[in-house]
Amino acid sequence: MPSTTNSTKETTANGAKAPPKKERRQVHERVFSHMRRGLMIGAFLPGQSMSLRKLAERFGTSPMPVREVLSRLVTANALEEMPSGSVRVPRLNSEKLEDLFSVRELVEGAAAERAAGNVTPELIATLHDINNRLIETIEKRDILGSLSLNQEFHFTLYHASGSDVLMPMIESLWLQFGPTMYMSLLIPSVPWNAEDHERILTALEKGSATEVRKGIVHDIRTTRDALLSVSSEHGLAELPFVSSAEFSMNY
Amino acid sequence: MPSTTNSTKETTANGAKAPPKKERRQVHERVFSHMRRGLMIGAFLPGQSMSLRKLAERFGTSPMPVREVLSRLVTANALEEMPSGSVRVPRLNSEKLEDLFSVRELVEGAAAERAAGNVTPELIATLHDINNRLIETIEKRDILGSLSLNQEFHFTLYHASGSDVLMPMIESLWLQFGPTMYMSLLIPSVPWNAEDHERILTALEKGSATEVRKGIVHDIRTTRDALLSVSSEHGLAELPFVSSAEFSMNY
DNA sequence: GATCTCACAATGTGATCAATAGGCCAATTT
DNA sequence: AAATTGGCCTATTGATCACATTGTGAGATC
Repeated sequence: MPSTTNSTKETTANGAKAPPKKERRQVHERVFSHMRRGLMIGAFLPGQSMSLRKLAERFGTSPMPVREVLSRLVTANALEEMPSGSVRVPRLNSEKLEDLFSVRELVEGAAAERAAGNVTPELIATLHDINNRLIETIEKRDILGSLSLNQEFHFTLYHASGSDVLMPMIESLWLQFGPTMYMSLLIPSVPWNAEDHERILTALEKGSATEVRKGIVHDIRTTRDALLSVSSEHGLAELPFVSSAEFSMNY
Repeated sequence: MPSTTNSTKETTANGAKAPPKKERRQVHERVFSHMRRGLMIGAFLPGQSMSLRKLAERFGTSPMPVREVLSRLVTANALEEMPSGSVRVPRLNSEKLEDLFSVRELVEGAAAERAAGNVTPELIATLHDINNRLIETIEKRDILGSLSLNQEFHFTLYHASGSDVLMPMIESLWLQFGPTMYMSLLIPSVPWNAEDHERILTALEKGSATEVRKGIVHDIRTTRDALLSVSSEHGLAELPFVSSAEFSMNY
């Protein structure tokens, strides 16, 4: 029995970091939230392959928690598994993109319609605040800020639906088109504005669930058209405008 | 002697098996498919907690692949994570159940409607065959067979939609209500038949996408009513009719 | 007799190890 | 000179290890 393996990790394990281990899943939580946010905000490019060890080194941990996080993201269809076992950010062709956005209309439209039934003055005020900050970032051409606030707007609205079933679905959808969406905003010809959000807010104030749904569907369609135009014009496959490594973990 | 826990599997670990390792992820694939099928078919009861080491011993592997599989199932909302870190099969209250089934109507209805647009004679023949076998198992009161063939009927239809986005969503939904559905069939007062499927097949042959969707929605509603009646009559929370351990891995 | 406490058994988490398969680059051959 | 093949390097995968925490049960105390 080789049970007498020398335990030579007292120096390398956590000698430099994390002296107090107060909460469970501390590392896992940190890695997962960073990866999720990174995918939604464009820290990783479509086609980029994720290395277990590289990411582990980046986060200052062992490959173990990263392994679990990547595995979970594969389940959420945010990453795809290569036959070799390595995982990478999927490249979406226009067909997959259309599929993705038609499901977005279906699911997020339903979430928005439900949310309209649970609307409160506080919700409207919060959404107004988010949207105002979003407009500011748009005027400053702040891509990361815009993406972040746009996501916050949508998810705040959907959260009001009160559905624990719809929310994970929507999160999975956003993780799937996130990396591609970031790239589309890099194209100067793609305009971004918050007009659809204004329309949604008006419908919310009116209390019209149907119009809220239509507003969300229209917003999704606008985003889809932008992504598809990028896809057709630029080929979508090879768009290494930026080395995403420069952006990694900078949010 | 606190280390007496791991002395029981030195023979089963890998000494007797797996001399040829041909494919990658051999163990992972096996564990995942067993767990998925087990959840859909009632091998695990709602509320049952899953032990990493127990399951690993059951599958004859180390806890490592099991850990990853359970983590993935948590991401798919098929299992829930306790604050202590252990995972278990969720207990669904009627509120969650209603939410789940309304989303089923939305998503599976859309998948069925799309599938109707891609209908082929082969698909109809396949569905007829599945349904005929399903009717046989129903007459024999074969719970496991009925569940399996019912699932095959639905997934074959949805697969014809050709959507790589809808399919994972539907699979996640089925994993969520799977354990509860199994229990409902244990109640003698709950009738099960395949009448809805007949209606769906007729609509498919007529080529009416709308009627196909309505047929699926009706079928889902029938299932929902059965589950909810069980939930209200029997409390749904404590229904340890069977020790699921007796069924484990028997499929 | 009930409750509180302490100790032990058990579980998940993170780290490390061993082995195998895949990718990459260079050298050699045609 | 180009293509193919060989070997080296690195990647993930599955197993084992160590530790911190949780949960449980027995025993003592009020």
